[in-house]
Amino acid sequence: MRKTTITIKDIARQLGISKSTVSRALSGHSDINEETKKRVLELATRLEYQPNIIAVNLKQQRTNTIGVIIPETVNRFFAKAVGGIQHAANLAGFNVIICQSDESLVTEKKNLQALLASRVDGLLVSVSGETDHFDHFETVINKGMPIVFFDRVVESFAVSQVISNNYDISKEATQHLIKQGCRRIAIIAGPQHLSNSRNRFRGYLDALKEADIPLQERLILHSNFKLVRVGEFARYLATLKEKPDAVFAINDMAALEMMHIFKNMGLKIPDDIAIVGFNNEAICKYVDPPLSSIEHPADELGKMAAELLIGQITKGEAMAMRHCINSRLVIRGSSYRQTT
Amino acid sequence: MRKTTITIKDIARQLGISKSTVSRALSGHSDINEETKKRVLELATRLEYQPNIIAVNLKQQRTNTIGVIIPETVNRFFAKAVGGIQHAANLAGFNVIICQSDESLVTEKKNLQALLASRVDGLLVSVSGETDHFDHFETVINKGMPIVFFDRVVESFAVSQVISNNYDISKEATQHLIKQGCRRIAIIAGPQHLSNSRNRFRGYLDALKEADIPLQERLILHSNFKLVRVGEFARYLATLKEKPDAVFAINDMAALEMMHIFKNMGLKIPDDIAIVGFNNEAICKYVDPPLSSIEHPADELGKMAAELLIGQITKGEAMAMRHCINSRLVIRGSSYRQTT
DNA sequence: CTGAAAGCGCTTACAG
DNA sequence: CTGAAAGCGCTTACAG
Repeated sequence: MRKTTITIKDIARQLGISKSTVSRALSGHSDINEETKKRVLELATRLEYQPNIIAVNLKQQRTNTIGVIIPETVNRFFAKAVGGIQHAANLAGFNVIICQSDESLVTEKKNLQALLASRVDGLLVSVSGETDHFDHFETVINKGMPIVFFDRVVESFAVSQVISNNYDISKEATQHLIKQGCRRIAIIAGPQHLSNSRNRFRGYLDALKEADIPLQERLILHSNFKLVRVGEFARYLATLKEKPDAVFAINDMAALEMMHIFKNMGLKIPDDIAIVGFNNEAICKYVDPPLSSIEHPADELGKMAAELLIGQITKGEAMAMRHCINSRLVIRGSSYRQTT
Repeated sequence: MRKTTITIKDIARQLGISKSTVSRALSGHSDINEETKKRVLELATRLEYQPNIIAVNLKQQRTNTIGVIIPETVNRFFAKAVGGIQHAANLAGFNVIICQSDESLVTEKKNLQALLASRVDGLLVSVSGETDHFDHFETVINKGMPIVFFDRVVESFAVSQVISNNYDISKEATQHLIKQGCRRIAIIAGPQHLSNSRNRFRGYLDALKEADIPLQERLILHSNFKLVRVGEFARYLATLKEKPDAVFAINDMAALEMMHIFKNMGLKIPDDIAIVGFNNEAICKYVDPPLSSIEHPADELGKMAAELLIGQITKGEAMAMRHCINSRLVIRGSSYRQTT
């Protein structure tokens, strides 16, 4: 393959100087004769010299690479987050390796091992939907590996975390439904071993409590992030003699699936059942009625997480920071009753 | 940070043998005393020894990493392709670095430089919508870097390529519309400097020709993959005295945007205007009427491309292979006229 | 301001 | 079967 890789040795030989000097000229490091520096630089560009980053890494004991573990990129939230991460990382001269856990704990552990084996300088993690214990991360943290969690965080760890205001926004969404006259609000909640799902659920509960609306267990589905049980739940809800008059769903796909099923059953959205989703995917505005949802600044989350991590890696900032970035409720036809 | 990284030297010292022997035991290489091998392996696991992959890479002059350049991960097609790539790569013990060009030529060039600087062993590329010349790739190919294009390929290059049957499937989709009674079929075509867009466009043209339907220039929009001009085009079409009776769109987002606008104008889908999209995003079935679209085996494409590349890297397979994986037309309510 | 030397952690011909 | 040595390409104290 690449037959003619040229190294500092080649430059040194051609210029009749030592490779130490070449190295110093190239890195612009210590005091060095302007003249020799210029000659080195000129020859380097003429030869299209590219430093061998692997050698640099070995010497430096750093890879300038951060590892990212996310559930899946087909989830638009994480696709956007990855965008933010990459921009921030590239700006700081870091590479990014992305692994997908596919919402599986086993895969998440494998990802972690793979990234450690690749000697990444730090880790950005959003936990899988299956992850109900966290010792694999604990081990890594105890070894001193810089790590920042975002969105699906592990609140108990004393490391930096970036989240959105799950509690507040869920409360706001629920209150919005209440204001539309809804009293029997079903919820598809996320796995309760994840703190962000718990916080969202709490927001829902508190909104009900403050409005003196009794909680109805049968209107609650604790789902993972897959859609498997959503259809089943929708059909179940429709059989109740006191049907729900609203659904608040953990993600847009679940919301859309429900809306689809309800519509097929002849139920009117939002008048029979109002619906609010989560993530504000591009699709929301194309369905009929358009789906209310919660807009997350996923790219901001990713960017912030990356910046925190890089600060930790390069400047050794050890303080565990918690950042919260606000989401926003986007009200559309699926939850807005003009008749009220 | 990682204070106690343990190396083969440590193992060698503790066992009173040379690090050459340790290395050989670990890699299971040449003949080696079973007994010493066992002792080395045991100590290694006890010490949680992890080989320093950077050192291995430097020695081996290989990184076991492939670089990927795609337009954007928020595009579901590429998100799926990335999934296929990663599975195939991990299976073969390769790491993957993903870069997004954001449909920009400048960014694409930057990505290429970054990946070369990272010393990836090979490249997987799907070209940006803006890319109308290809010398940046040519340079890299001439240097002997293994490279495989997929989906948005550069047909003129003598390197391996993986595509779907763009021509056939576009022809089929157009013929389907014709069969529905459509005669004025508008098309949102992709950038014509990309061969896959050209092939799709050819499929459309040939279907019309074979059905003796005259081509109408004003029904054609050559767009890039962004949505900017789609709304404008939709409103323009609606002003024509002879409105189109069908639209074939380059991607689902464009199709949905059009459908949305037409519906707001009071046009009936599919009876006034039938619509077919491209990519078969999850949303297609949730809109009203459900959107006909073309299902791509994006993960298959990615997997195949990765396998070809890895074969080239590890076995030096130099033959330029062309693979074609068939897409599938999914007919839904947006293009199926029950009255015909 | 520059060079010789050591070293990052590993692998692998070359002897024995 | 094992060890000493060289080397992958770079950086950086240490002298001078």
